[in-house]
Amino acid sequence: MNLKQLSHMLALSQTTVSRALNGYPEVNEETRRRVVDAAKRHGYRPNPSARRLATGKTGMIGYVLPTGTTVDIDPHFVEFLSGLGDYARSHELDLVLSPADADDQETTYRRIVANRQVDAVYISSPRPADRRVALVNTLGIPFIVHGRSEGFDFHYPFTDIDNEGAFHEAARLLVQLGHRRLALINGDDRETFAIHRERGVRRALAASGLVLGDQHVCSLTMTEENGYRAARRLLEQSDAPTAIACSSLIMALGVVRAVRDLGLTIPGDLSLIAHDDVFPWLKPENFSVPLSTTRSSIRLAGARIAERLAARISGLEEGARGEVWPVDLVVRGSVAGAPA
Amino acid sequence: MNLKQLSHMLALSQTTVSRALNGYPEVNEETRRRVVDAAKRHGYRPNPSARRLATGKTGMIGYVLPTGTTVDIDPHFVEFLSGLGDYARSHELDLVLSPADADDQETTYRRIVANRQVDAVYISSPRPADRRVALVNTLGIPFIVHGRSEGFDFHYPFTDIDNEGAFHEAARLLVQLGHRRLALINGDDRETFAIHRERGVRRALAASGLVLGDQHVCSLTMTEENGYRAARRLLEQSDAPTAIACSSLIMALGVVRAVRDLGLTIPGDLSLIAHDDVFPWLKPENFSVPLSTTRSSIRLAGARIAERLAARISGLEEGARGEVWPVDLVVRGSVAGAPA
DNA sequence: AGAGTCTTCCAAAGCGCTTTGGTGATTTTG
DNA sequence: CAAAATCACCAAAGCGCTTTGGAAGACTCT
Repeated sequence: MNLKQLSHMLALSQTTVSRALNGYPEVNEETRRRVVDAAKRHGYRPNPSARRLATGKTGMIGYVLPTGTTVDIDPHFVEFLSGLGDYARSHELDLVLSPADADDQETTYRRIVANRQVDAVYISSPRPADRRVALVNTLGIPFIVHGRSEGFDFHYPFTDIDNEGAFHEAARLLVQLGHRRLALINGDDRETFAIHRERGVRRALAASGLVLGDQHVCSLTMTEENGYRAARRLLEQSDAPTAIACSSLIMALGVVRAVRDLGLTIPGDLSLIAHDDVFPWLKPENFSVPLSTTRSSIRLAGARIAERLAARISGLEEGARGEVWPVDLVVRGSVAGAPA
Repeated sequence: MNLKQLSHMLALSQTTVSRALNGYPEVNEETRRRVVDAAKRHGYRPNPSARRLATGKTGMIGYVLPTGTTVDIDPHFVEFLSGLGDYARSHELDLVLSPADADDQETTYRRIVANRQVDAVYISSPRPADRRVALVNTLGIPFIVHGRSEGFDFHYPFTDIDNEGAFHEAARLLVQLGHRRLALINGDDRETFAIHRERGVRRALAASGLVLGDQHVCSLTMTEENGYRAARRLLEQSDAPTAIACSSLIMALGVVRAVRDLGLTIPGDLSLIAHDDVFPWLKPENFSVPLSTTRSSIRLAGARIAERLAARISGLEEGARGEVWPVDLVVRGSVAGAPA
């Protein structure tokens, strides 16, 4: 059932039927009802290929997926996707993932924009002066950055959490508890979020005249194994930290294992706070010692970004507003006063 | 730069240029070279919207993503995606995720087929007599099932791992080590993979005249917390098992925690084997006691399914061949002889 | 030399929608 | 009451590609 058949059936022109269906004003309400009714009854759905050829609108949002045999997709992605999908579903938006060589994503961005394959894109895990952000900005396609880049001479729309504030609060708490030697097990410090977290820790320490020594900060991709390695390295030092802030729950698993292997205890010998993106399958309260966390649902972020993308596509949102969400500090059993 | 301009520039018809570019035979090789060359030089790329309107081909594969505020996307998905993306990238295929209400995916399948939004789809986590498989089969769109359904009067193409064989081997090993009371901590037993795994364990036990008691099998979604709960329930019974086969590494985390909470040890009091889908961020050899596993890379499966989908789209693959991959049994420190 | 066969190219007709630029009929306005 | 404005609709022109149905010229064959 296509437009031609439907309009013929109604003894109306394609123009009128199209307009009736798309809510244009220049059509009699009575006629519109007839049309809408007939469309529903016959299960008419405009062919999206035809529509996009005519309008250029696709009803899809895009994401360039970095791939490669040695490239791992961030496990957070799936939670983000849950949120994104949840919103997208109720707005008939689809998501197209365009796999790209992790080392050359630009080609793919250019392609999807040139081909008008999607109405908008989002960018995640940005780095300072991220080329993708600059590119997408000049290409002129609507976009939202999940996280923040830095060092541009232009503004851009983003949704981020207050990573610096979160880790500042976490570190401040630890300092208040008497800890003097803090360590940070961070994610990849080429990414902005990691830089912000480190900055937050440093700022909290500085407020008490303390510093975060180079030997007390690790920056690694967020795996259990790396958490373990980092913790061992830190705890086997002569000036081992008495408290650790950790960028991920997955790494925290490794930290806990290392602590156990070394015959230490949490929180007796070591206080631990980790960032929790809220996974349904791994909860901080279920760690052998319930884990204190800085918590922010990445799923909510996904939903919000879908919402903003939809708003930008339909012209409801403009400008380059950045939003920064506060992060909860949830204190559980894994923190205590510094050992004597 | 569109076809019209390019053909005008070459003083050829659109027909000829189109055919030259698409490799049709009825064009002089010399002319083809000229065309291809000019196209490259001017960066001409056919508009996909136009092409799909004309041909119906989209260059995209589809996946219906079950969503909902209470629905969690399987964390395995991201690894699967890595593999899929890895293949898709090198073949200029995109993946479109169509979010659907988890309770009504059929509408979405019908939509993407009716709208010809994708050239093929894949289905994951199938259940016995899965309606999605039946639907997609009658709708006539090329598809591959990742996993298996059962109980149809038709055949369909799938790629699955030998879940039954894997758990059969695991259980057989445990029995050989003298274990008489085995337990199974399984995933959602409405899904085929879980049914097959249980069947494998039962078969191995039966071979030695043993049975898997109802009180010794748990079926839960695969979270750390559920692993913990299941393990506690099992181990606090009067006839607690001396060995557990577990369907996921994430659940195994919970099992290990429960064992520790109860003051037991692995493998002294309990032998443990889990299924490993091969995550980069959580490795069985890094468990406090290295974990024995049945191992099969879900990432490889993703790549294979992309390959088969591509083959079906281009007509290279036909029929309803199902492939079943063998699973490795990797023995590490978490298994030992049954306690006296 | 004329008929048949390739080879190589083209004009034009779709694909199914949106949108431009109208046209009569009806209502409002000065 | 004529002119202007509004309403409700339509025919046809795209959007940019593929594909059908030739057609002109070169070649082979008898």
